[in-house]
Amino acid sequence: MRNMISIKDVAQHAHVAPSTVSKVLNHYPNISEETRNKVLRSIKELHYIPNSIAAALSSKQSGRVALLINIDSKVKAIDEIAMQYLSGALNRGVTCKLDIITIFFSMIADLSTEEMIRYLQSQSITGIIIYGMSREDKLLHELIDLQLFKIVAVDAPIVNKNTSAVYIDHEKAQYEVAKKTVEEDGCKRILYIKGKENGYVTAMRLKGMKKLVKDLQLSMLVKCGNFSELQARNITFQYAGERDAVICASDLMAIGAMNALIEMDIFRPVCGFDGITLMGYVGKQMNTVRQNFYAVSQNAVDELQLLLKGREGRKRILGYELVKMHYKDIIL
Amino acid sequence: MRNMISIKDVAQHAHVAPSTVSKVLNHYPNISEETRNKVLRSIKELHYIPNSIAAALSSKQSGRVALLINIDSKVKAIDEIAMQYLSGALNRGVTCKLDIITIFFSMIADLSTEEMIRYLQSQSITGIIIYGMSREDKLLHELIDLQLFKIVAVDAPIVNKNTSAVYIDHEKAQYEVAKKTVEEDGCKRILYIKGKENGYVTAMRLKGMKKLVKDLQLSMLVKCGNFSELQARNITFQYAGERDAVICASDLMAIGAMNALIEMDIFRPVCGFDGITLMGYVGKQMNTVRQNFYAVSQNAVDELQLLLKGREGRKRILGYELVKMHYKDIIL
DNA sequence: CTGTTAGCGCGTTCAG
DNA sequence: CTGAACGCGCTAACAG
Repeated sequence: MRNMISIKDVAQHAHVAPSTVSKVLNHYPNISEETRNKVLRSIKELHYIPNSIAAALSSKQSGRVALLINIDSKVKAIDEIAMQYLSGALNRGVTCKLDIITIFFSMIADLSTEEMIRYLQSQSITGIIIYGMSREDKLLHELIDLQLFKIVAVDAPIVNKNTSAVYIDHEKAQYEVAKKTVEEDGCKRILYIKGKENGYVTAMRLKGMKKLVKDLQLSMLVKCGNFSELQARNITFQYAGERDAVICASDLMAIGAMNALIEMDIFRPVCGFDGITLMGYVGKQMNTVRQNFYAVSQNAVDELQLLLKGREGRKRILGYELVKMHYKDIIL
Repeated sequence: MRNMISIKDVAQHAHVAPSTVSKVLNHYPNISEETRNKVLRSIKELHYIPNSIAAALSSKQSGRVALLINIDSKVKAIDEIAMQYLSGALNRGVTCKLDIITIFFSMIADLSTEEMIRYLQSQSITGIIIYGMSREDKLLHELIDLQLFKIVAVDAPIVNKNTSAVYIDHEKAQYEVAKKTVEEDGCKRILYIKGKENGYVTAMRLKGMKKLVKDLQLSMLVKCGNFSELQARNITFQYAGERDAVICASDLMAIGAMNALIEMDIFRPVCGFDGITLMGYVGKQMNTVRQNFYAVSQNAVDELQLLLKGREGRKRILGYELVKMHYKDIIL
């Protein structure tokens, strides 16, 4: 475990001072081409890899990033989404040379704001990506307001000098997928099962639905399914009989609704939101909004990197697709 | 970002030397109750949180652990398994005060052994948990043989002084679940779809099948499905007609087989292995071996901690359940 | 039992 | 444009 090959070894090999090597590593301006190449060559030859731990300790602004996964673990199939988020960020992190650590919200949920800040600081963390935040997460809001860290919020429209937001246009996407679904069958009376009462995406998607209802002169009954398959199922049993389409704010709820309809032995068009693989396994094909969670997460990392470099926070709106998912496509 | 409250501050507050605080923190023996409490009190009052980064840099044996997820990302639904592994380890890590970083194998696949070692060392990593390793992973085998790190291999029976293995008894589990399945319908001629050609679990499960075939005087046709749903589907189309049960080495392959059977419009009992949630969504209920991936991963962390404390490597065999998964249970 | 002295590997002034 | 010197927060010998 000892004798790590350090910046000092490289310096010796290249006949320069350690600090010179450091400057080459960190792309400092005032280094001559010649010594630069000399150092670079030594780095290659010695298979030197910088110790990011030491760098973090020393510089206090090195790119250590925390992924804060704040998803309700009770919601199944969420696994896929979280996994996409994780691998997107982790893979992007290695190319950007960022050190990324993963933190499930449950791991730190019982900390006070101050303890949480100290914890993050003790890890030399300077940047944070937050996934799945809702209006109720006081702690996270404080964290953002304090502006002690550079933060990217995924799917929460929060922006300040040190905070960027990354998300798709949920309003437009919900509008479009619902429109497509109701027009296929000429539906007029729709049941809309929304997500969590205080969720950001829930609000945005609901807004899209309201616009659609107005534009197409529909009637809409809104119920809250809390992104739960079971709740959506129960809501469907109770209300779908008198409605002629069921629009859901998530795929999982759409699956719950669809299974309820099958048990009720009635047909209603259903549509979901997310585009998770599971959609390909249920017998019926439904319209959905396919979000590329992997790409979203990569974008979040890119955005965070800009923040770390001094850029001001902003919104970054991403694209999506309207699709039906077939089993044949899934198993490829 | 500045003025982190450090060990020095605590020392001042408690009127002792920094090293004394360090000794208290690291449970050194020779500290009087009195100064111990004094220090502890100061720690509380100042809300001090040790900087594990600095500790790692200094001590070179602090508990920094890498999770090496080496799963074929082409295999769907694997998401759930990986996620269970991750959250199990990460959550256990926080209670054990281990710093855990997540590394997908794809992130480092193109490194040489030496580069990989340097990379891990540059992160001050001393312990590694490897998930889903097969006989072909030369790099990982070297890593284990070199014994530079304390390693826990999940689902690979590799043990040396610095390496432990954690897994369920795949042979027995495969035996039991297959036995249950064939006995329910009195099957004699079975089609067994095994996993990857050089996988450790594949070998162990196959061994279980061979024993069953012998014990029950069955005939068995073995085909390799590579843990792929599509391949299992194709194998089923081709061979299941002349067999009277399809035993699969994974749930995903079992689902592929079952869907093929449905399209062929013939009935054959099918059983899987793993107990993933997806099993609850497919219409038919199949026997499967439910592995608790979350718990497995927690056990892996525990085992690694023992290794880090000086214990020698060994096998740790875990339990499992035979189940059929119902949709009703899944959606709760 | 406690304090002092050195580093761990690196980034960062500040002279030269 | 380069190098010497200092410090990040902590642990590890060694004294006392």
